[in-house]
Amino acid sequence: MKTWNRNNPIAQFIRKRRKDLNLTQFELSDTTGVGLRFVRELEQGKPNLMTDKINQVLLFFGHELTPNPISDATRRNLGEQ
Amino acid sequence: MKTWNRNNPIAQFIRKRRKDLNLTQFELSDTTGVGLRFVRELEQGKPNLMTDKINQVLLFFGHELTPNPISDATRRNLGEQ
DNA sequence: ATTATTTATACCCTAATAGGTATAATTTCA
DNA sequence: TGAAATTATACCTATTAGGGTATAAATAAT
Repeated sequence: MKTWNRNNPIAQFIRKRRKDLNLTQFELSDTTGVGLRFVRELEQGKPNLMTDKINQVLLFFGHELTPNPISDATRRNLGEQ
Repeated sequence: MKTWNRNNPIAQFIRKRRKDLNLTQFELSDTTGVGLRFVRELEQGKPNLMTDKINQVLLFFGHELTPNPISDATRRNLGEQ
């Protein structure tokens, strides 16, 4: 079972943006329409999530999931499987 | 039911990169370890997919899913729900 | 220190993804 | 042309994500 990774790009992005707006996890889940539990799994870096749920949250920040060159944080995490 | 969108950033990326390397869908599924049917759903823009499966394919191209500002193609598609 | 708020973990249930396979449509190439 | 290869669609099943909720831990505020 792949390990969770709080430092993956998606988790980091959501946590930062949410805090920038001084929102609680509950408020974010409420305004975006996803479950509170999902916001938590998202921010804590659960390995396997559904893209449209993530995009449902990202849309609130004017963002969406797209392919990008692998980040250092991810590269580091790849070794630890 | 959300409509499929062949022009979403992920589908476009995979199709282009695969063709650049002159690989068939079967070869891509075989080398990345995901199902052939998944590669097809991916390239044809199925709305809801699992992130780790997508990343399993993107890794082959040195990429991963990250949040990015919404593209025009996506913005156009948003209106059509 | 105490309380209130926020975040994290655990459990059950339903719905939907991904896989496999078979078949049809489309494209490629001799 | 016609055959082979590639891509697309359809059906069935097992696995698992996501929702809800309850509880525990951690953080913030007074």
